[in-house]
Amino acid sequence: MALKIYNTLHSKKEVFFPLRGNEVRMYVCGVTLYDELHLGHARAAVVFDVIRNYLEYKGYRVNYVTNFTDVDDKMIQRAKQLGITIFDLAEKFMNEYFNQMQRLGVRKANYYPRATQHIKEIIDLIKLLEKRGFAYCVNGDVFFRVKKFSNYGKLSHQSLEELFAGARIEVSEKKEQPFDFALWKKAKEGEPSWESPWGKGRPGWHIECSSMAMKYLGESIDIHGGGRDLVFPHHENEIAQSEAATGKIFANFWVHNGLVTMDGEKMAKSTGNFLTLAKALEKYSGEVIRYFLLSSHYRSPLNYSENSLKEASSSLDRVYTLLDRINKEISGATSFKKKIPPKIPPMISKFEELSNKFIQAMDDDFNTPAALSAIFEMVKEANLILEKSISESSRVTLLEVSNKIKKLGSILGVFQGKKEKLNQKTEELLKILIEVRDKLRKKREWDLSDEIRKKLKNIGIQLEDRKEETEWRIQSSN
RNA sequence: GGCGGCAUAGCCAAGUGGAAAGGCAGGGGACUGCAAAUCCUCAAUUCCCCGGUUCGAAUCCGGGUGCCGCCUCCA
Repeated sequence: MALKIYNTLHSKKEVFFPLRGNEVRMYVCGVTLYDELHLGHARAAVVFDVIRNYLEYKGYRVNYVTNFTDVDDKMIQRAKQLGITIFDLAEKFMNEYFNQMQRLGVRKANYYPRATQHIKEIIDLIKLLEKRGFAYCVNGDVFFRVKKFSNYGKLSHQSLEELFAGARIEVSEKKEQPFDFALWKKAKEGEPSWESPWGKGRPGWHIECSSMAMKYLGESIDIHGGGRDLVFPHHENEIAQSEAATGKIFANFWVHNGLVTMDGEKMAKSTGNFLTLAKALEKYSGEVIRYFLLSSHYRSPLNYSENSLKEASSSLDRVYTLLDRINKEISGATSFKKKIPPKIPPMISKFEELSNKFIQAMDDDFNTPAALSAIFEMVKEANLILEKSISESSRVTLLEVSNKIKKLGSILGVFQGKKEKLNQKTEELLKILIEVRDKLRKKREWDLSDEIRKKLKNIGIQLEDRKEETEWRIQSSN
């Protein structure tokens, strides 16, 4: 089955194949380290984490690079506010980034290049552009000559004329054309700066990505990603710079995730309309947030609401409840204490079908909502089996299903392991409590046994009185 | 103003020509001492509206309406 990916460059889904053998080289624009992350950043990180996982599942070796912007106007301004250097500022938010990403279950990229650590490469690239006539220096600033790059606008599907029509761009008398953009910015008094052929200064925003992507992944890469809001001007400018410099296609596939909204409006620092990831993580587990982020297609806008996270939590619970039940069933924690017979062939055709449905959905431009629905259909089928009397072969099937759900879930980064476990003593204690409660129930002392159940529920332990015995499970902490 | 996208049940969300997935919430039923979990069942007789193409359209075409994004830093 062929994987299709929507390519912003051509506004359609295209069959994916890597440029070079089995290796996929993927660069995703990361964050500027000047402030806290919000759910929008989390979405981009999770989406591309899933894309990477799925590419690996398909058998590709993925070289994944995502950058940190650690010098720009905002960095400088913020550092000044706080009375620290931009390097301290970067350090602080980088630590937060890794911390929170880990909680979201986002795997580490192969490289996290930073602009300030690639000044030499950036200068070299600008020099090359200058040599080829695509860059001009005005008084210590260096700009890219957009007019000379005939393909300008191919990503955002707008011509320069169309862009001019709505131009709100600041007119600078230094620039030859309003859409020319800075490759190198002359240092102002007291700003961090580096020596360059054009005098002291720092890189413009777009150039770092071109330069670092090419350094770590080569002049032509397979996938370049980021949020939709980066299409113009950031990615458009990256294409212009890179392709002007090398004469080669910079990236084969341009992949953009939709934005997270709140009350229907884009989540953004600048407007104050945002929920920080830290805040969200105080209330919900990383997995719940991750599930929420994958509950709609990655290119659609995703509206955050308190309720949407609660729904994500409940949905996740449904899967975990099943996984727990199967686990207990298999391990003999229930009244059925038989061993798994190794040789009985499992009846898994229905589950194979659903597994294929999952893969087909993912093949179709990473359709995670459709993929998740296949998981839920598995959950239902498995529950059906559990409702009937358990046979040896059905026990094998259940084990298969459980493994399948975890395996497929690992692509999405959900349904893995879980969550709190009780320590051994606590678990023994709980069992004693359940035993005693059982005696009460046999004596029909409902008030007291209900009180025990209620109080346990209050601390997050749900008792379920089944026919044979009482089971317990830890409720998700949301 | 220019470019692009979206509009599917109370909510979230798949489906892009042939009987409208899935989740959450809710109603009814089974199970239970009662719950919980689970199962069964109900829930869109206009898939934003109006035309058109077709044997057949949520799905294609044309025209509206509404919302969103980009055109400025932004995941």
